[in-house]
Amino acid sequence: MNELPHPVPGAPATPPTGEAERPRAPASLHGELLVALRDYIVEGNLADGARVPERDLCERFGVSRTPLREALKVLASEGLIDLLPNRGARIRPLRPHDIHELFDVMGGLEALAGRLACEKVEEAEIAEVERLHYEMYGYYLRRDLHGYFRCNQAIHLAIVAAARNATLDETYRTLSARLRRTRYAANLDQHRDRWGQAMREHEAMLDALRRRDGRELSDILFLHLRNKQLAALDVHQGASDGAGALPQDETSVA
Amino acid sequence: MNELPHPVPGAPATPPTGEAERPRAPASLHGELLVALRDYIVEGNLADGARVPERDLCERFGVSRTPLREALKVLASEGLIDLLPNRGARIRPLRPHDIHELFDVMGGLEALAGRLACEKVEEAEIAEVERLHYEMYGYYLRRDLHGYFRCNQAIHLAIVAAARNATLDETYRTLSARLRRTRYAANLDQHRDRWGQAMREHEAMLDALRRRDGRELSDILFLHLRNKQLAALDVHQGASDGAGALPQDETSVA
DNA sequence: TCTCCTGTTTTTGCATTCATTTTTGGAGCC
DNA sequence: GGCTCCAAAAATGAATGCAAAAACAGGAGA
Repeated sequence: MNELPHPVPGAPATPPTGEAERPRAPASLHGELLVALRDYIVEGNLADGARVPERDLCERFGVSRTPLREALKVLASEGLIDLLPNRGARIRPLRPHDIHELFDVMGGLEALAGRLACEKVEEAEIAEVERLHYEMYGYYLRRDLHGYFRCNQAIHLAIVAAARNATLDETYRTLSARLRRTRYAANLDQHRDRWGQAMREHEAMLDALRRRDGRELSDILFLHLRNKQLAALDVHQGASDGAGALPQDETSVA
Repeated sequence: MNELPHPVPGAPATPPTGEAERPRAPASLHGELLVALRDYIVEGNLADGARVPERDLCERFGVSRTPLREALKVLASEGLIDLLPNRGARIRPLRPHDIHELFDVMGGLEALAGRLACEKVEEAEIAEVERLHYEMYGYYLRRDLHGYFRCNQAIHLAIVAAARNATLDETYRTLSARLRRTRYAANLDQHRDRWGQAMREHEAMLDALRRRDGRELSDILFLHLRNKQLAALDVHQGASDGAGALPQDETSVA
Protein backbone atom coordinates (compact mmCIF):
# COMPACT_ATOMS: atom_id res chain seq x y z
CA MET A 1 0.00 0.00 0.00
CA ASN A 2 1.23 3.43 -0.79
CA GLU A 3 0.20 5.93 1.80
CA LEU A 4 -0.04 3.73 4.79
CA PRO A 5 2.46 3.77 7.62
CA HIS A 6 4.08 0.72 6.20
CA PRO A 7 5.76 -1.38 8.87
CA VAL A 8 9.34 -1.77 7.74
CA PRO A 9 10.38 -5.39 8.11
CA GLY A 10 13.05 -4.70 10.67
CA ALA A 11 11.14 -2.08 12.59
CA PRO A 12 9.11 -2.80 15.71
CA ALA A 13 5.48 -3.68 15.10
CA THR A 14 4.18 -0.74 17.08
CA PRO A 15 5.80 2.47 15.94
CA PRO A 16 6.77 4.72 18.83
CA THR A 17 4.40 7.47 17.84
CA GLY A 18 2.99 7.46 21.30
CA GLU A 19 -0.51 7.57 19.88
CA ALA A 20 -2.89 5.09 21.50
CA GLU A 21 -4.23 3.16 18.55
CA ARG A 22 -7.36 1.11 18.28
CA PRO A 23 -6.88 -2.44 19.43
CA ARG A 24 -8.26 -3.70 16.15
CA ALA A 25 -6.43 -6.38 14.26
CA PRO A 26 -3.80 -4.54 12.28
CA ALA A 27 -2.33 -7.69 10.80
CA SER A 28 -4.52 -8.03 7.74
CA LEU A 29 -4.68 -5.87 4.67
CA HIS A 30 -8.30 -4.97 5.15
CA GLY A 31 -7.54 -4.13 8.77
CA GLU A 32 -4.80 -1.67 7.90
CA LEU A 33 -6.88 -0.35 5.08
CA LEU A 34 -9.80 0.20 7.41
CA VAL A 35 -7.70 2.30 9.74
CA ALA A 36 -6.16 4.23 6.87
CA LEU A 37 -9.46 4.87 5.17
CA ARG A 38 -11.13 5.90 8.40
CA ASP A 39 -8.35 8.38 9.11
CA TYR A 40 -8.50 9.59 5.55
CA ILE A 41 -12.19 10.33 5.87
CA VAL A 42 -12.12 11.56 9.47
CA GLU A 43 -9.38 14.01 8.60
CA GLY A 44 -11.77 15.60 6.18
CA ASN A 45 -10.07 14.74 2.91
CA LEU A 46 -13.43 14.13 1.29
CA ALA A 47 -16.25 16.61 1.25
CA ASP A 48 -19.74 16.05 2.56
CA GLY A 49 -21.71 13.88 0.20
CA ALA A 50 -18.74 13.26 -2.06
CA ARG A 51 -18.58 10.01 -3.94
CA VAL A 52 -16.12 7.47 -2.65
CA PRO A 53 -15.04 5.82 -5.87
CA GLU A 54 -13.66 2.33 -5.37
CA ARG A 55 -11.32 2.46 -8.29
CA ASP A 56 -9.62 5.68 -7.22
CA LEU A 57 -9.18 4.50 -3.67
CA CYS A 58 -7.77 1.19 -4.86
CA GLU A 59 -5.12 3.04 -6.78
CA ARG A 60 -4.48 5.46 -3.97
CA PHE A 61 -3.94 2.71 -1.43
CA GLY A 62 -2.56 0.16 -3.84
CA VAL A 63 -4.94 -2.67 -3.03
CA SER A 64 -7.56 -4.59 -4.93
CA ARG A 65 -11.23 -3.96 -4.60
CA THR A 66 -12.03 -6.86 -2.30
CA PRO A 67 -10.42 -5.59 0.91
CA LEU A 68 -11.42 -2.06 0.06
CA ARG A 69 -15.06 -3.02 -0.24
CA GLU A 70 -14.88 -4.86 3.07
CA ALA A 71 -13.49 -1.74 4.70
CA LEU A 72 -16.24 0.37 3.15
CA LYS A 73 -18.90 -1.89 4.63
CA VAL A 74 -17.42 -1.41 8.07
CA LEU A 75 -17.13 2.34 7.67
CA ALA A 76 -20.78 2.41 6.67
CA SER A 77 -21.72 0.54 9.82
CA GLU A 78 -19.69 3.09 11.78
CA GLY A 79 -21.75 5.82 10.22
CA LEU A 80 -18.99 7.57 8.30
CA ILE A 81 -20.33 6.80 4.85
CA ASP A 82 -23.59 5.80 3.22
CA LEU A 83 -23.77 2.88 0.84
CA LEU A 84 -26.26 3.32 -1.96
CA PRO A 85 -27.18 0.06 -3.66
CA ASN A 86 -25.52 -0.15 -7.05
CA ARG A 87 -24.46 3.42 -6.70
CA GLY A 88 -21.44 3.27 -4.51
CA ALA A 89 -20.45 5.00 -1.31
CA ARG A 90 -20.87 8.62 -0.32
CA ILE A 91 -19.45 10.54 2.57
CA ARG A 92 -22.34 10.78 4.98
CA PRO A 93 -23.29 14.43 5.16
CA LEU A 94 -23.08 15.98 8.60
CA ARG A 95 -25.97 18.34 8.79
CA PRO A 96 -26.41 20.53 11.86
CA HIS A 97 -29.13 18.15 12.93
CA ASP A 98 -26.75 15.18 12.83
CA ILE A 99 -24.16 17.11 14.80
CA HIS A 100 -26.82 17.95 17.33
CA GLU A 101 -27.70 14.28 17.70
CA LEU A 102 -24.09 13.24 18.01
CA PHE A 103 -23.36 15.79 20.69
CA ASP A 104 -26.38 14.66 22.67
CA VAL A 105 -25.36 11.02 22.54
CA MET A 106 -21.75 11.80 23.36
CA GLY A 107 -22.98 13.93 26.21
CA GLY A 108 -24.94 10.97 27.50
CA LEU A 109 -21.93 8.73 27.19
CA GLU A 110 -19.67 11.22 28.93
CA ALA A 111 -22.23 11.64 31.66
CA LEU A 112 -22.19 7.89 32.11
CA ALA A 113 -18.41 7.89 32.05
CA GLY A 114 -18.31 10.49 34.78
CA ARG A 115 -20.68 8.51 36.93
CA LEU A 116 -18.73 5.31 36.50
CA ALA A 117 -15.39 7.04 36.85
CA CYS A 118 -16.37 8.35 40.27
CA GLU A 119 -16.97 4.79 41.37
CA LYS A 120 -13.71 3.40 40.11
CA VAL A 121 -11.20 6.18 39.62
CA GLU A 122 -7.82 5.87 41.32
CA GLU A 123 -5.76 8.64 42.82
CA ALA A 124 -3.20 8.46 40.04
CA GLU A 125 -5.88 9.03 37.44
CA ILE A 126 -7.26 12.00 39.30
CA ALA A 127 -3.76 13.37 39.52
CA GLU A 128 -3.35 12.96 35.78
CA VAL A 129 -6.60 14.77 35.08
CA GLU A 130 -5.48 17.53 37.44
CA ARG A 131 -2.19 17.81 35.63
CA LEU A 132 -3.93 18.03 32.27
CA HIS A 133 -6.39 20.51 33.70
CA TYR A 134 -3.75 22.93 34.88
CA GLU A 135 -1.78 22.50 31.69
CA MET A 136 -4.95 23.36 29.82
CA TYR A 137 -5.49 26.35 32.06
CA GLY A 138 -2.06 27.57 31.06
CA TYR A 139 -2.98 27.34 27.41
CA TYR A 140 -6.22 29.13 28.16
CA LEU A 141 -4.38 32.01 29.78
CA ARG A 142 -2.00 32.20 26.83
CA ARG A 143 -4.88 31.90 24.36
CA ASP A 144 -3.16 28.90 22.83
CA LEU A 145 -5.97 27.10 21.05
CA HIS A 146 -3.76 24.34 19.78
CA GLY A 147 -2.60 23.27 23.21
CA TYR A 148 -5.99 23.93 24.74
CA PHE A 149 -7.78 21.60 22.36
CA ARG A 150 -5.22 18.89 22.82
CA CYS A 151 -5.52 18.99 26.61
CA ASN A 152 -9.28 19.25 26.46
CA GLN A 153 -9.55 16.14 24.36
CA ALA A 154 -7.09 14.33 26.60
CA ILE A 155 -9.14 15.19 29.67
CA HIS A 156 -12.36 13.90 28.19
CA LEU A 157 -10.66 10.73 27.02
CA ALA A 158 -9.11 10.31 30.47
CA ILE A 159 -12.53 10.49 32.09
CA VAL A 160 -13.90 7.93 29.67
CA ALA A 161 -10.88 5.75 30.31
CA ALA A 162 -11.33 6.07 34.07
CA ALA A 163 -14.77 4.53 33.70
CA ARG A 164 -12.97 1.28 32.85
CA ASN A 165 -15.59 0.15 30.43
CA ALA A 166 -14.23 -1.03 27.10
CA THR A 167 -17.66 -1.06 25.48
CA LEU A 168 -18.22 2.53 26.50
CA ASP A 169 -14.78 3.49 25.30
CA GLU A 170 -15.27 1.96 21.89
CA THR A 171 -18.73 3.40 21.43
CA TYR A 172 -17.47 6.81 22.44
CA ARG A 173 -14.55 6.70 20.03
CA THR A 174 -16.69 5.56 17.14
CA LEU A 175 -19.07 8.46 17.61
CA SER A 176 -16.16 10.84 18.13
CA ALA A 177 -14.79 9.83 14.76
CA ARG A 178 -18.02 10.80 13.07
CA LEU A 179 -17.90 14.19 14.67
CA ARG A 180 -14.23 14.80 14.11
CA ARG A 181 -14.88 14.99 10.39
CA THR A 182 -16.18 18.52 10.76
CA ARG A 183 -13.67 21.26 10.88
CA TYR A 184 -14.49 23.30 13.92
CA ALA A 185 -11.41 25.42 13.76
CA ALA A 186 -13.27 27.69 16.07
CA ASN A 187 -11.55 30.87 16.93
CA LEU A 188 -12.57 30.83 20.53
CA ASP A 189 -11.28 34.33 20.96
CA GLN A 190 -14.43 35.34 19.16
CA HIS A 191 -16.33 33.31 21.74
CA ARG A 192 -14.34 34.43 24.70
CA ASP A 193 -17.32 34.27 26.98
CA ARG A 194 -17.92 30.66 25.96
CA TRP A 195 -14.27 29.81 26.43
CA GLY A 196 -14.28 31.18 29.94
CA GLN A 197 -17.46 29.31 30.71
CA ALA A 198 -15.93 26.09 29.42
CA MET A 199 -12.95 26.61 31.72
CA ARG A 200 -15.27 27.10 34.67
CA GLU A 201 -17.15 23.96 33.76
CA HIS A 202 -13.87 22.09 33.67
CA GLU A 203 -13.07 23.46 37.13
CA ALA A 204 -16.38 22.10 38.37
CA MET A 205 -15.67 18.74 36.72
CA LEU A 206 -12.34 18.43 38.44
CA ASP A 207 -13.92 19.35 41.74
CA ALA A 208 -16.69 16.78 41.37
CA LEU A 209 -14.19 14.14 40.35
CA ARG A 210 -12.04 14.87 43.38
CA ARG A 211 -15.08 14.47 45.59
CA ARG A 212 -16.12 11.43 43.59
CA ASP A 213 -19.59 12.88 43.25
CA GLY A 214 -20.81 10.80 40.32
CA ARG A 215 -24.18 12.39 39.92
CA GLU A 216 -22.79 15.90 39.85
CA LEU A 217 -19.95 15.05 37.49
CA SER A 218 -22.47 13.35 35.28
CA ASP A 219 -24.63 16.44 35.14
CA ILE A 220 -21.72 18.78 34.52
CA LEU A 221 -20.45 16.66 31.65
CA PHE A 222 -23.82 16.41 29.99
CA LEU A 223 -24.43 20.14 30.19
CA HIS A 224 -20.85 20.86 29.18
CA LEU A 225 -21.40 18.90 25.99
CA ARG A 226 -24.64 20.71 25.38
CA ASN A 227 -22.85 24.05 25.63
CA LYS A 228 -20.06 22.78 23.43
CA GLN A 229 -22.68 21.87 20.96
CA LEU A 230 -24.07 25.35 20.80
CA ALA A 231 -20.66 26.85 20.21
CA ALA A 232 -19.83 24.21 17.64
CA LEU A 233 -23.03 24.63 15.71
CA ASP A 234 -22.58 28.35 15.83
CA VAL A 235 -19.18 27.98 14.24
CA HIS A 236 -20.26 25.26 11.90
CA GLN A 237 -23.17 27.15 10.51
CA GLY A 238 -21.42 30.46 10.37
CA ALA A 239 -18.10 29.71 8.73
CA SER A 240 -16.88 27.20 6.23
CA ASP A 241 -13.37 28.61 6.38
CA GLY A 242 -12.82 28.42 10.09
CA ALA A 243 -9.57 30.36 9.77
CA GLY A 244 -8.03 26.89 9.35
CA ALA A 245 -5.14 27.59 11.62
CA LEU A 246 -5.31 24.31 13.48
CA PRO A 247 -3.90 21.03 12.27
CA GLN A 248 -6.61 18.58 11.39
CA ASP A 249 -6.15 16.19 14.27
CA GLU A 250 -6.97 18.83 16.82
CA THR A 251 -10.34 19.88 15.62
CA SER A 252 -12.02 19.31 18.92
CA VAL A 253 -14.20 21.92 20.47
CA ALA A 254 -14.02 23.68 23.76
CA MET B 1 -30.42 -17.75 -0.88
CA ASN B 2 -32.08 -20.49 0.98
CA GLU B 3 -33.29 -19.39 4.36
CA LEU B 4 -33.79 -15.75 3.70
CA PRO B 5 -37.15 -14.09 3.25
CA HIS B 6 -36.60 -14.05 -0.46
CA PRO B 7 -38.31 -11.15 -2.18
CA VAL B 8 -40.40 -12.68 -4.91
CA PRO B 9 -39.87 -10.76 -8.15
CA GLY B 10 -43.44 -9.56 -8.41
CA ALA B 11 -43.90 -8.85 -4.73
CA PRO B 12 -43.51 -5.39 -3.23
CA ALA B 13 -40.03 -4.55 -2.01
CA THR B 14 -41.18 -4.20 1.58
CA PRO B 15 -43.11 -7.27 2.66
CA PRO B 16 -46.11 -6.44 4.80
CA THR B 17 -44.80 -8.30 7.82
CA GLY B 18 -45.56 -5.30 9.97
CA GLU B 19 -42.17 -5.67 11.58
CA ALA B 20 -40.23 -2.43 11.81
CA GLU B 21 -37.00 -3.36 10.12
CA ARG B 22 -33.70 -1.56 10.20
CA PRO B 23 -33.53 1.16 7.65
CA ARG B 24 -30.41 -0.46 6.20
CA ALA B 25 -30.23 -1.13 2.52
CA PRO B 26 -32.03 -4.43 2.05
CA ALA B 27 -31.60 -4.43 -1.70
CA SER B 28 -28.21 -6.05 -1.95
CA LEU B 29 -27.18 -9.58 -1.27
CA HIS B 30 -24.69 -8.66 1.41
CA GLY B 31 -27.32 -6.45 3.01
CA GLU B 32 -29.86 -9.22 3.31
CA LEU B 33 -27.15 -11.59 4.36
CA LEU B 34 -26.05 -9.19 7.07
CA VAL B 35 -29.55 -9.06 8.53
CA ALA B 36 -29.97 -12.82 8.27
CA LEU B 37 -26.60 -13.58 9.82
CA ARG B 38 -27.11 -11.09 12.60
CA ASP B 39 -30.44 -12.63 13.45
CA TYR B 40 -28.94 -16.08 13.22
CA ILE B 41 -26.26 -15.16 15.74
CA VAL B 42 -28.43 -12.98 17.96
CA GLU B 43 -30.96 -15.75 18.26
CA GLY B 44 -28.27 -17.86 19.83
CA ASN B 45 -27.83 -20.49 17.13
CA LEU B 46 -24.10 -20.48 17.70
CA ALA B 47 -22.45 -21.03 21.06
CA ASP B 48 -20.06 -18.70 22.80
CA GLY B 49 -16.66 -18.86 21.18
CA ALA B 50 -17.83 -21.19 18.43
CA ARG B 51 -16.13 -20.96 15.09
CA VAL B 52 -18.09 -19.26 12.34
CA PRO B 53 -16.99 -21.32 9.36
CA GLU B 54 -17.32 -19.43 6.11
CA ARG B 55 -17.84 -22.47 3.98
CA ASP B 56 -20.69 -23.83 6.08
CA LEU B 57 -22.45 -20.51 6.17
CA CYS B 58 -22.03 -20.07 2.45
CA GLU B 59 -23.81 -23.35 1.91
CA ARG B 60 -26.45 -22.57 4.50
CA PHE B 61 -27.31 -19.23 2.95
CA GLY B 62 -26.51 -20.19 -0.60
CA VAL B 63 -24.09 -17.37 -1.37
CA SER B 64 -20.47 -17.13 -2.25
CA ARG B 65 -17.79 -16.13 0.18
CA THR B 66 -17.43 -12.53 -0.94
CA PRO B 67 -20.71 -11.12 0.42
CA LEU B 68 -20.49 -13.39 3.42
CA ARG B 69 -17.08 -12.07 4.35
CA GLU B 70 -18.34 -8.52 3.95
CA ALA B 71 -21.16 -9.26 6.35
CA LEU B 72 -18.75 -10.83 8.83
CA LYS B 73 -16.61 -7.72 8.86
CA VAL B 74 -19.65 -5.65 9.74
CA LEU B 75 -20.77 -8.05 12.45
CA ALA B 76 -17.30 -7.85 13.92
CA SER B 77 -17.52 -4.07 14.03
CA GLU B 78 -20.88 -4.45 15.76
CA GLY B 79 -19.21 -6.57 18.39
CA LEU B 80 -21.04 -9.81 17.73
CA ILE B 81 -18.05 -11.78 16.54
CA ASP B 82 -14.28 -11.62 16.76
CA LEU B 83 -12.13 -11.84 13.68
CA LEU B 84 -8.86 -13.65 14.27
CA PRO B 85 -6.32 -13.01 11.53
CA ASN B 86 -5.95 -16.06 9.33
CA ARG B 87 -8.01 -18.01 11.79
CA GLY B 88 -11.54 -17.07 10.95
CA ALA B 89 -14.42 -15.68 12.95
CA ARG B 90 -15.61 -16.71 16.40
CA ILE B 91 -18.73 -15.82 18.28
CA ARG B 92 -17.58 -13.22 20.75
CA PRO B 93 -17.93 -14.77 24.17
CA LEU B 94 -20.22 -12.92 26.56
CA ARG B 95 -18.57 -13.20 29.91
CA PRO B 96 -20.32 -11.79 32.95
CA HIS B 97 -17.91 -8.89 32.78
CA ASP B 98 -18.99 -8.08 29.22
CA ILE B 99 -22.63 -8.27 30.21
CA HIS B 100 -21.89 -5.94 33.07
CA GLU B 101 -20.29 -3.44 30.72
CA LEU B 102 -23.14 -3.66 28.25
CA PHE B 103 -25.77 -3.09 30.90
CA ASP B 104 -23.91 -0.06 32.17
CA VAL B 105 -23.66 1.49 28.72
CA MET B 106 -27.26 0.71 27.89
CA GLY B 107 -28.23 2.18 31.23
CA GLY B 108 -26.38 5.35 30.28
CA LEU B 109 -28.10 5.44 26.92
CA GLU B 110 -31.52 4.88 28.44
CA ALA B 111 -30.84 7.55 31.01
CA LEU B 112 -30.03 9.90 28.16
CA ALA B 113 -33.12 8.77 26.30
CA GLY B 114 -35.26 9.53 29.33
CA ARG B 115 -33.77 12.98 29.67
CA LEU B 116 -34.27 13.79 26.02
CA ALA B 117 -37.70 12.20 25.92
CA CYS B 118 -38.93 14.50 28.66
CA GLU B 119 -37.95 17.47 26.52
CA LYS B 120 -39.64 16.27 23.38
CA VAL B 121 -42.26 13.69 24.20
CA GLU B 122 -45.79 14.25 22.93
CA GLU B 123 -49.02 13.40 24.67
CA ALA B 124 -49.75 10.54 22.28
CA GLU B 125 -46.43 8.92 23.12
CA ILE B 126 -47.02 9.20 26.83
CA ALA B 127 -50.43 7.67 26.30
CA GLU B 128 -48.85 4.79 24.41
CA VAL B 129 -46.33 4.17 27.18
CA GLU B 130 -49.16 4.27 29.68
CA ARG B 131 -51.11 1.75 27.67
CA LEU B 132 -48.09 -0.57 27.48
CA HIS B 133 -47.45 -0.06 31.16
CA TYR B 134 -50.90 -1.15 32.23
CA GLU B 135 -50.87 -4.02 29.79
CA MET B 136 -47.58 -5.08 31.33
CA TYR B 137 -49.07 -4.73 34.78
CA GLY B 138 -51.77 -7.15 33.76
CA TYR B 139 -49.18 -9.68 32.68
CA TYR B 140 -47.36 -9.13 35.94
CA LEU B 141 -50.48 -9.88 37.95
CA ARG B 142 -51.09 -13.03 35.91
CA ARG B 143 -47.42 -14.01 36.13
CA ASP B 144 -47.25 -14.10 32.36
CA LEU B 145 -43.54 -13.77 31.66
CA HIS B 146 -43.98 -13.92 27.91
CA GLY B 147 -46.30 -10.96 27.74
CA TYR B 148 -44.43 -9.12 30.45
CA PHE B 149 -41.12 -9.27 28.60
CA ARG B 150 -42.70 -8.16 25.38
CA CYS B 151 -44.32 -5.14 26.97
CA ASN B 152 -41.21 -4.33 28.94
CA GLN B 153 -39.08 -4.26 25.84
CA ALA B 154 -41.69 -2.21 24.00
CA ILE B 155 -41.71 0.37 26.79
CA HIS B 156 -37.97 0.79 26.77
CA LEU B 157 -37.92 1.06 23.00
CA ALA B 158 -40.74 3.59 23.17
CA ILE B 159 -38.75 5.76 25.54
CA VAL B 160 -35.71 5.59 23.30
CA ALA B 161 -37.92 6.40 20.33
CA ALA B 162 -39.44 9.36 22.16
CA ALA B 163 -35.97 10.85 22.47
CA ARG B 164 -36.15 11.39 18.70
CA ASN B 165 -32.47 10.82 18.18
CA ALA B 166 -31.65 8.41 15.37
CA THR B 167 -28.03 8.10 16.43
CA LEU B 168 -29.07 7.15 19.92
CA ASP B 169 -31.61 4.71 18.60
CA GLU B 170 -29.12 2.95 16.37
CA THR B 171 -26.43 2.80 19.03
CA TYR B 172 -28.94 1.41 21.49
CA ARG B 173 -30.16 -1.25 19.13
CA THR B 174 -26.67 -2.37 18.21
CA LEU B 175 -25.74 -2.86 21.84
CA SER B 176 -29.08 -4.54 22.52
CA ALA B 177 -28.31 -7.07 19.84
CA ARG B 178 -25.08 -8.05 21.58
CA LEU B 179 -26.91 -8.59 24.78
CA ARG B 180 -29.86 -10.40 23.29
CA ARG B 181 -27.58 -13.29 22.41
CA THR B 182 -27.71 -14.50 25.98
CA ARG B 183 -30.62 -16.57 26.98
CA TYR B 184 -31.95 -15.03 30.11
CA ALA B 185 -35.02 -17.19 30.27
CA ALA B 186 -35.26 -15.96 33.79
CA ASN B 187 -37.98 -17.49 35.83
CA LEU B 188 -38.86 -14.32 37.58
CA ASP B 189 -41.14 -16.20 39.90
CA GLN B 190 -37.96 -17.25 41.60
CA HIS B 191 -37.07 -13.58 41.82
CA ARG B 192 -40.48 -12.39 42.82
CA ASP B 193 -39.07 -9.62 44.97
CA ARG B 194 -37.05 -8.37 42.00
CA TRP B 195 -40.06 -8.58 39.76
CA GLY B 196 -42.13 -6.51 42.12
CA GLN B 197 -39.33 -3.99 42.44
CA ALA B 198 -39.06 -3.73 38.68
CA MET B 199 -42.80 -3.03 38.48
CA ARG B 200 -42.44 -0.28 41.05
CA GLU B 201 -39.54 1.20 39.12
CA HIS B 202 -41.69 1.21 36.02
CA GLU B 203 -44.41 3.01 37.97
CA ALA B 204 -41.89 5.67 38.94
CA MET B 205 -40.73 5.93 35.31
CA LEU B 206 -44.23 6.54 34.08
CA ASP B 207 -44.75 9.12 36.78
CA ALA B 208 -41.55 10.98 35.92
CA LEU B 209 -42.40 10.86 32.24
CA ARG B 210 -45.84 12.28 32.90
CA ARG B 211 -44.30 15.11 34.86
CA ARG B 212 -41.59 15.43 32.20
CA ASP B 213 -38.96 15.37 34.91
CA GLY B 214 -35.96 14.49 32.78
CA ARG B 215 -33.43 14.26 35.53
CA GLU B 216 -35.53 11.95 37.64
CA LEU B 217 -36.50 9.73 34.72
CA SER B 218 -32.86 9.59 33.78
CA ASP B 219 -31.88 8.42 37.24
CA ILE B 220 -34.65 5.86 37.48
CA LEU B 221 -33.72 4.34 34.15
CA PHE B 222 -30.05 4.10 34.97
CA LEU B 223 -30.69 2.44 38.30
CA HIS B 224 -33.38 0.24 36.78
CA LEU B 225 -30.83 -1.10 34.33
CA ARG B 226 -28.37 -1.64 37.14
CA ASN B 227 -30.91 -3.73 39.00
CA LYS B 228 -31.82 -5.60 35.87
CA GLN B 229 -28.19 -6.34 35.49
CA LEU B 230 -27.96 -7.94 38.89
CA ALA B 231 -30.91 -10.18 38.22
CA ALA B 232 -29.61 -11.06 34.79
CA LEU B 233 -26.15 -11.91 36.00
CA ASP B 234 -27.66 -13.93 38.79
CA VAL B 235 -29.59 -15.98 36.28
CA HIS B 236 -26.80 -16.06 33.77
CA GLN B 237 -24.24 -17.37 36.19
CA GLY B 238 -26.53 -19.79 37.88
CA ALA B 239 -28.24 -21.64 35.09
CA SER B 240 -27.24 -22.64 31.60
CA ASP B 241 -30.57 -24.32 30.97
CA GLY B 242 -32.84 -21.39 31.70
CA ALA B 243 -35.92 -23.61 31.55
CA GLY B 244 -36.06 -22.46 27.91
CA ALA B 245 -39.78 -21.86 27.93
CA LEU B 246 -39.63 -18.51 26.20
CA PRO B 247 -39.32 -17.99 22.49
CA GLN B 248 -35.97 -16.59 21.56
CA ASP B 249 -37.06 -13.12 20.59
CA GLU B 250 -38.41 -12.41 24.01
CA THR B 251 -35.34 -13.02 26.07
CA SER B 252 -35.35 -9.62 27.60
CA VAL B 253 -35.04 -9.17 31.30
CA ALA B 254 -37.28 -7.54 33.81
C1' DT C 1 -32.59 25.40 -26.92
C1' DC C 2 -34.58 21.89 -24.40
C1' DT C 3 -36.09 17.14 -23.83
C1' DC C 4 -36.02 12.49 -24.59
C1' DC C 5 -34.11 8.47 -26.32
C1' DT C 6 -30.33 5.29 -27.28
C1' DG C 7 -25.80 3.32 -27.55
C1' DT C 8 -21.50 3.37 -25.07
C1' DT C 9 -18.65 3.59 -21.14
C1' DT C 10 -17.98 3.22 -16.41
C1' DT C 11 -18.96 1.30 -12.05
C1' DT C 12 -20.79 -1.85 -9.01
C1' DG C 13 -21.98 -6.63 -7.07
C1' DC C 14 -20.82 -11.09 -6.82
C1' DA C 15 -18.47 -15.50 -8.15
C1' DT C 16 -14.38 -17.65 -8.94
C1' DT C 17 -9.46 -18.42 -8.63
C1' DC C 18 -4.88 -18.32 -6.59
C1' DA C 19 -1.44 -17.87 -2.86
C1' DT C 20 -0.62 -18.40 2.27
C1' DT C 21 -1.52 -19.80 6.49
C1' DT C 22 -3.39 -22.87 9.66
C1' DT C 23 -4.99 -27.21 10.96
C1' DT C 24 -4.98 -32.09 10.85
C1' DG C 25 -3.39 -36.72 10.53
C1' DG C 26 0.04 -39.91 11.10
C1' DA C 27 4.79 -41.81 11.09
C1' DG C 28 8.77 -42.05 13.71
C1' DC C 29 11.05 -41.63 18.03
C1' DC C 30 11.70 -41.33 22.96
C1' DG D 1 1.69 -44.39 25.70
C1' DG D 2 2.97 -39.83 24.67
C1' DC D 3 5.66 -36.41 22.16
C1' DT D 4 7.78 -34.20 18.01
C1' DC D 5 8.06 -33.41 13.40
C1' DC D 6 6.45 -33.44 8.70
C1' DA D 7 3.28 -33.66 4.85
C1' DA D 8 -1.46 -33.51 3.19
C1' DA D 9 -5.77 -31.20 3.57
C1' DA D 10 -8.58 -27.45 4.62
C1' DA D 11 -9.53 -22.75 5.49
C1' DT D 12 -8.51 -18.00 5.04
C1' DG D 13 -6.98 -13.50 2.57
C1' DA D 14 -6.74 -11.21 -1.45
C1' DA D 15 -6.89 -10.64 -6.69
C1' DT D 16 -9.17 -11.33 -10.83
C1' DG D 17 -13.10 -12.10 -13.97
C1' DC D 18 -17.79 -11.53 -15.41
C1' DA D 19 -22.67 -10.07 -15.58
C1' DA D 20 -25.75 -6.40 -14.45
C1' DA D 21 -26.84 -1.87 -13.22
C1' DA D 22 -26.02 2.98 -13.44
C1' DA D 23 -23.81 7.09 -15.37
C1' DC D 24 -22.56 9.40 -19.43
C1' DA D 25 -22.51 11.21 -24.20
C1' DG D 26 -24.48 12.20 -28.35
C1' DG D 27 -28.06 12.84 -31.54
C1' DA D 28 -33.04 13.13 -33.08
C1' DG D 29 -37.15 15.43 -32.48
C1' DA D 30 -40.13 19.04 -30.63
